[in-house]
Amino acid sequence: MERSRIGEFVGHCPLFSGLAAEDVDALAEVARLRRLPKGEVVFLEGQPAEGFYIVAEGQVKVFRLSPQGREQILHVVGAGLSLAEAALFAGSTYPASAEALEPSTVVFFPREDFARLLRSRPELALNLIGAMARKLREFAGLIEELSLTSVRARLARYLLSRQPVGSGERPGRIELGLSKGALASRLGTVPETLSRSLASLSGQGLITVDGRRVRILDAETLREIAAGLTP
Amino acid sequence: MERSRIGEFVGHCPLFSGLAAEDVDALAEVARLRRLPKGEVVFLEGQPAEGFYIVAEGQVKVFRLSPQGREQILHVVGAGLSLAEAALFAGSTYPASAEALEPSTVVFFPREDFARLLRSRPELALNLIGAMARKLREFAGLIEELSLTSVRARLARYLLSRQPVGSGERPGRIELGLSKGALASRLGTVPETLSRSLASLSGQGLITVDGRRVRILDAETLREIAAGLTP
DNA sequence: TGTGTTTTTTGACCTAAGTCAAAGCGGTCC
DNA sequence: GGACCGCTTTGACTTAGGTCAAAAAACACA
Repeated sequence: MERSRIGEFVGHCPLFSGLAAEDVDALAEVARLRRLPKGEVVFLEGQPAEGFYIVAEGQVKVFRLSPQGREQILHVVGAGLSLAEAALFAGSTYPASAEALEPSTVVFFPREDFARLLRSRPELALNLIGAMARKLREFAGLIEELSLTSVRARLARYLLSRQPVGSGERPGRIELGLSKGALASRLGTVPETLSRSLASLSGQGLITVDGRRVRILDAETLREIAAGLTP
Repeated sequence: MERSRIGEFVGHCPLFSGLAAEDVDALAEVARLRRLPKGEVVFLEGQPAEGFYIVAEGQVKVFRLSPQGREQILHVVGAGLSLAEAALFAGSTYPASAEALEPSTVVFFPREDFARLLRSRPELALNLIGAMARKLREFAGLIEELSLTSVRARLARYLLSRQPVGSGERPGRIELGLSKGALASRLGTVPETLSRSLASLSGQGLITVDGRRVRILDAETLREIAAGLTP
């Protein structure tokens, strides 16, 4: 029964789309489900990389820690997306740590089995290349943000990026999707500073904040702040 | 004659290692050599990605610009390594700009030809996955550095990373490999700050600086600074 | 060798954002 | 209801590192 659930997940995630049914079955055969309570560690930086994961339900953060214990989130991985797939091909250890942000379910694929399938299914390799290319692009954006833009600008970008597509001109209601603490870490800052930045945008009348719900009142100015044109 | 030179480059770079000779030939057939004087732009962020490059000679920087014109180097690509290979698989435009740091030669591969070969040669796909995985790892490191460590620590890390492997305990002479301005941009800072940081390490007696040549006098303390233990 | 150009350094100054400490605010679990 | 817990906010303070401007050094080349 677990088996069939795995097959269902596997069939739906982008990494495996377009695979032959028999390959999906083969994958499901070797995969293992793992349930994660909130806060559970999936793997730690430096541990031997024995396989990779796909998130079936919930949210998992991938992060690095400074020696002083500050955290930078590299990636928040939601349902259907993969985790640490690159770790299997460069070096033998995980280059970052991962932890569940909320109660989650992940599917684990052992390295060897996956590598074997990869060799026999060019389709899978191309999917993987696409997934990695997207992450590279995302990382390039994150690097630019962290080194070239202010916290206010990063926050503005984040808010704008959370707007549902095609919402037209209607004032956007958005859901942060993350606790404020986690968002701070994602934006490369600390909770205090995020709190002040939200308060400041709110004070300018650009947004209103109610817990994790934010409403964008003035997307135009927000875009200017995001672009770094207006401080 | 140009043709044969291309074949030589192609045969030697990691991305194409292990390919059958006929495939290398096929690649060389569609590739074009391009000579870059110092400062020449290879491509700009946002331009349609029509293909990717391999550096044959010289050094090319891949970077992003802030709206204010500050630059963050994402990657310095040396001979044998590839450039923008990921751009072909996510989105249709280059996600960053590239420019020659010194007089260089690059080999250009049109997107379509490469994609075709990729489909027919699983070996090539695996090489590409490896290359992208390494870049992802490198980016993860850069992100952590930029958001969690000081300029001094980043500089110390950089200096230590430039030490030739297996140089034992002998005081290391190293070559910066980059102009100070470019290094500043790589480290996510400005030339003024880099200059002061070098002066400060030098003032502590940890290194001596002579133009682009640096000698490490106290690798132990430098490692502590790099780790963020000593400010 | 001189002259112009680029790169690097130095100095003075300023501010974004981090730290530390203390409240405030929901929840929830007896 | 109240005491405890984890978040979030606020306040006061500090500082790394950016900006601007100018001098100095290194380099290019006629």
